[in-house]
Amino acid sequence: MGNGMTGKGRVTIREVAERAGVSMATASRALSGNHPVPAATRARVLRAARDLDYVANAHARALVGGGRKMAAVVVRQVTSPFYAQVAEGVEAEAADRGWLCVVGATGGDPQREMEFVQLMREEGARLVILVGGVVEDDAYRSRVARYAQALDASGGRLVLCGRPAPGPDVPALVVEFDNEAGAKAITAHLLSAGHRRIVFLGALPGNTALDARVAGYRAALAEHGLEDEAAHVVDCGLGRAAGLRAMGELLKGPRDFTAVVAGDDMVAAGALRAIAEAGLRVPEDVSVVGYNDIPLAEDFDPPLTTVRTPAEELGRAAVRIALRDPERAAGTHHLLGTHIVVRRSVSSPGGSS
Amino acid sequence: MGNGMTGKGRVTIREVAERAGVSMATASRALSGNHPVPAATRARVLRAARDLDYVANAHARALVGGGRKMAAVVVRQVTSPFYAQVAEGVEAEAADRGWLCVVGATGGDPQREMEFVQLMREEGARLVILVGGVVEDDAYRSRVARYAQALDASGGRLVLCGRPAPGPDVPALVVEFDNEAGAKAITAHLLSAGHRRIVFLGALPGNTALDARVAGYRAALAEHGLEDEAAHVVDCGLGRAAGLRAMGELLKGPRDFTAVVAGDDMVAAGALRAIAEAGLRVPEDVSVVGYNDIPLAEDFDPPLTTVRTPAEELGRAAVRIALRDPERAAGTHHLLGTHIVVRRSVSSPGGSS
DNA sequence: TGGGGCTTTGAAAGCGTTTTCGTGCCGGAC
DNA sequence: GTCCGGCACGAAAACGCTTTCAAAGCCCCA
Repeated sequence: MGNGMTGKGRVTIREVAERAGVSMATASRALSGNHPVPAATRARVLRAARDLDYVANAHARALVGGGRKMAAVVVRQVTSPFYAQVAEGVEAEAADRGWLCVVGATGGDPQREMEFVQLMREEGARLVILVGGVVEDDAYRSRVARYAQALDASGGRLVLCGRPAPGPDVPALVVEFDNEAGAKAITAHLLSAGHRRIVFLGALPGNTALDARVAGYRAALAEHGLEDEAAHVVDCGLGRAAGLRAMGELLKGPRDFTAVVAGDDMVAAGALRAIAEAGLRVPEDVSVVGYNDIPLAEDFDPPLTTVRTPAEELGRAAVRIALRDPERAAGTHHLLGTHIVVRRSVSSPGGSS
Repeated sequence: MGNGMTGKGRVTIREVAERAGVSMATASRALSGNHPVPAATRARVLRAARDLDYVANAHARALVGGGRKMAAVVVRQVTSPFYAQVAEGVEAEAADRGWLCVVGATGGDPQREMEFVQLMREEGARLVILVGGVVEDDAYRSRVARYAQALDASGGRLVLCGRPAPGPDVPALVVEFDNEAGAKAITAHLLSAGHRRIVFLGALPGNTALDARVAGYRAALAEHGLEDEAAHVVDCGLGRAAGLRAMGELLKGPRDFTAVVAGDDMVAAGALRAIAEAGLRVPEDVSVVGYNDIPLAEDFDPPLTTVRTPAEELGRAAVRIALRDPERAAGTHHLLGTHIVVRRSVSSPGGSS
């Protein structure tokens, strides 16, 4: 494969042009295809480029072309199954359109988030997708408003996935699952199995995604004619460790519930383990449902009944919607549907007790 | 927050310079800090930049500065827990050094891998990290040799994580776990629990990582004085589905084994389920061990005894080593250690049967 | 007072590409 | 035979920044 590498630096279009015996302008036209070029000339240039192993300098290209197609997706951590799937969706949809996609992890630190967004602005990202629940406070609102305006000013676009828009006048797009409907549906599933005393484990006041799920849970209860006092919400936050601990606490007290709706599958994983450690069985003694249907949910013991949120589709939808209408449909809110997947962690309470 | 956004385009350094009453050169010096500038002048420039919400154009900067600090990590898919952790490690270490990190997913398709590497060359990535097992054939070797040489020619560096180097003269770095030692240790763990008939589930001939694990398994057997015929290797490949199917097949035949070493945790997850579906219990009837210790391994039923491969550390090590000595220590091979984490999926075979 | 170094600053030269503008040329219409 | 439209192509400008080069100002000592 006779590579024509001469020295250190990269091969430039000038060298390609010289070898092909044309001017840089013609070489550029032949290579980028932006302007018609006679087939013979074109072939000569392409041949020369291949011989020299020429790769265009994306920086120079972006500099003159006024930016480049690049999307950035920002998640708390890549190792969370849900975030990873969203990121994969964004990546896939971006790749399909020939866009470059970079993903950044913040570890939940607003400082790192700001740094990363700043970096993306420098790099000329035209699409920044912030995914994942956060606590919505004033700092959050002003921060996101700033991002949105800055991006908007330079022709970019901000998308919030599962995050609230800070205000109606902020030029950001919101794409998320219908958390309220999902939680309502899975709670109704429990209710129609006969459960009446159901606890919601893993709320996180201020996190809009979780708040919506709690609202859905309450709505289902209300629709079944239960008083609001029947609701029992444990604010332990997300994560397996939180679920393990909170469920352990709960089981120390009187067992005045027959089912638990977990804030997400990881909380459910913790709850499952806590229940097992207390010598109880799922679903005979307690029914448990999760949220998100992470890939391993069917390997839990027992396989978990949960709400499937097609996370990859969320990522794809985010870029699809953002790129659809360039005419700034600012502040629009898109809700994606979810559905229940029934496995073996729910039974009728009549069976035991 | 009086932002000085005037129109559409981005604010340039020229406008900052004008507002601060200095030349572009001085503004550049003050902003980039590459050259000393009197404190007073510097403050004026910084003030102007802040007022105008100036962000440097990374493309222009990279163009004149001869590239930019950017690393690319290429994995099969981001949603695999192991790859995700490696990517997170790379991202973290890169971020610590002020590098930008791009992650690409190939879905295992060499075509997409090539496209992505090409794109990274255009973008001027100085570090490309290919992670994940592959089947090593001629196409693979020539492909990787090409990447390595191309990157090397333009001052970049190729790192292979858990992949074989295509040859000793190829300017690539290899960083991986000591798969042979890990598999040997976990097999020895089974042997010292009394198991003698152990099957290895999930081999994939040609994949060097798996091949090394199989070698470690055989070595442990040999060290315990077992003939090589005692080895029973099932070539079903990786993934939960493969484990589920292969284990199911195995259980249809005579049960001539008491323990299984899975190629990785996902295979173990499949095996666990297959065993449960056959009405058998782990570890009473069959002991199972995995490989990698993914985050959910302790939530399996039963919690899985496995080999912990600190994946994030692998990612960090890859960039650390690659950046350590610029003087091209080509072809060097770095092995990272692993250790066993004991949970509850192993018991002595004496108990039952 | 003059001159040698040091600091501060600005003008301008690139970096590698795309694109505009202009020139030369050819074929066809008159 | 002349003129005009269109095609092929090259020269040069532009993109936004960093950095070199040189000039100007300053301080200090002889």
